[in-house]
Amino acid sequence: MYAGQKVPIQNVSPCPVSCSLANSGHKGSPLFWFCNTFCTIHLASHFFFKHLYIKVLPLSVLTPTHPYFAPALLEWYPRHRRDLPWRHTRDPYAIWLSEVILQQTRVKQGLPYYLDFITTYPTVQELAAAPEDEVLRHWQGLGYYSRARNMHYTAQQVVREYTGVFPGTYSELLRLRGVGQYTAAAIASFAFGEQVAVLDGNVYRVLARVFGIASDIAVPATRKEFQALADTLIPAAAPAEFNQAIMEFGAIQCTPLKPDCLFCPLQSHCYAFQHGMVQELPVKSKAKASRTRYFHYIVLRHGETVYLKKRGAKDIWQGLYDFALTETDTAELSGLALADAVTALGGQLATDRAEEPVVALRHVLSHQKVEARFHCVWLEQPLPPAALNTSGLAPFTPSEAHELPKSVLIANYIDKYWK
DNA sequence: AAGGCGGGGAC
DNA sequence: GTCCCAGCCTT
Repeated sequence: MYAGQKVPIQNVSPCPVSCSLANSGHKGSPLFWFCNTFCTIHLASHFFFKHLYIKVLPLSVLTPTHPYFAPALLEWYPRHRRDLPWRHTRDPYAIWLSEVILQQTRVKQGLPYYLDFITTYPTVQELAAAPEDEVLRHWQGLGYYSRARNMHYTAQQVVREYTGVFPGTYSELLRLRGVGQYTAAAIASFAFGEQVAVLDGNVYRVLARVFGIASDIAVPATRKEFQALADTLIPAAAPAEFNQAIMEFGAIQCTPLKPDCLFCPLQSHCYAFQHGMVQELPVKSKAKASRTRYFHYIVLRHGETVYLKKRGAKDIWQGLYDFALTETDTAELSGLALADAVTALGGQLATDRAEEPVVALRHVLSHQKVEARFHCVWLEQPLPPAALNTSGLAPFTPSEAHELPKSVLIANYIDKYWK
C-alpha cells in the first residue's frame, strides 16, 4: 500500500490492536488502523466512493520532537484560532479580566461574561469603584465566586497601590490576589511579551500526549516537570503566540475526549498517538466522591417583602444571597421543625394564608449535591429589627431581590416559582 | 500536600 | 443520568 492509494473497502480489515482513535471517526466513515513497527498507516473509508484513501506516515521516533514542536504549533495557530475579543488587545486590564473569567471556564461559557464586564467596567478604575454585590451580580452563574471577589479586591489594589497601572512582570503580577502562576504567565506574555510558559489544563494534556509523560497531573509536584519542559519549548521570538497556540491547540484539536488526531500536525511526532495511548494520557488521579447535603430554605414573606441574607465564609456560594436556611442530615423536615425554625427566626405564621406547597430542587456542584426544599412561609407581620440582627436576614422587594447576586439554584427557584 | 470551591457540555 | 473539565486560596 502507498500514500494516496485507493483500495476497495472489502480489501481492508479493522486494525487488530486497540487504537485510541477507533471511535473518533467521522459519522458513517469508520476508521481502520494498521500498526507495525515501521509505520502507521491509517485508512479513512469513504463509503460514498466505495474506496479508501490511504496515508502512510513515517514513525516519528526517527526524528526529534523538541525542535519540531513550536514551529508546528505556530504554523497551526493562525490557521485555526478562534477570533476572540481579548486577542485584539494588549491592555493588561482586559487580558487580566479575560484570564480570570476563563479560569476553569470554557470560552463558550465565559465569552458573554467577558463582554458584559468589559462593557460595564471598561477600566480598572470603574471596576474598583463598583460595589461588591454589583460585581457578584454580573458574575452570577459563572461559578467559583471567589474569583469575582478576588478580582474586585485586586482592581482596588491596582488603583490604590499601583496608581491604576498593572504591574508589568511575571513576579510582580504573581503578588496580586487571584493571580496565580498560570494567570501571571498569561498576562506577562500576552500583554508584555515576557518569555514565560503558561501551564494550564490544555498545556498539561498536549505535553503529556506529545511527549509521553505519565506523571499524575493531579499531584502538585508534577508541575515542576511540565514547567521545565514548557520552558525549553517556548521560543524567545514568539512567547505570546506560543502560549496562545498551545492552549488553543489543546482546546480545539488535542481535546480531552475524541481528539482530532486524524488531521493533527503533530501526529507523526506524538508519543501518545504512536503508542495508542491518547486515551490514557494525561494521567490524572480520581477526584473524591461528592457528598449530598439537604437544604431546607425558609422563604419568609410578608406582603411585598421577602427576607434574604448574604452567605458567609467557609461554605459554598460565599457572598451570594439566599433565604433562611436549615440544613439537615435527611431529606425531610417535619412540619413541627419548620414551625420551630420560623419561631426561632422571630416570625409568626399568618393565619389567613393557605399553606404553600413545598418546592423541591436538586442542584449539582462538582463536589457536592444539594437537595433543596423551599418552604414558603407567609408571616402575620414583618420581622422585628431584633430578629433581623440575630438572623442576618434583611427585607427586600421581589424586584430588589432580583438584583442581588444569587446562586443558580436560588435564581432558578425565583424564576420558576415567583410570578 | 491536601481540601474546598460552580456550573455546563458531551455522550 | 454519568463522566469530564481544573486555577487559586486556605489550611
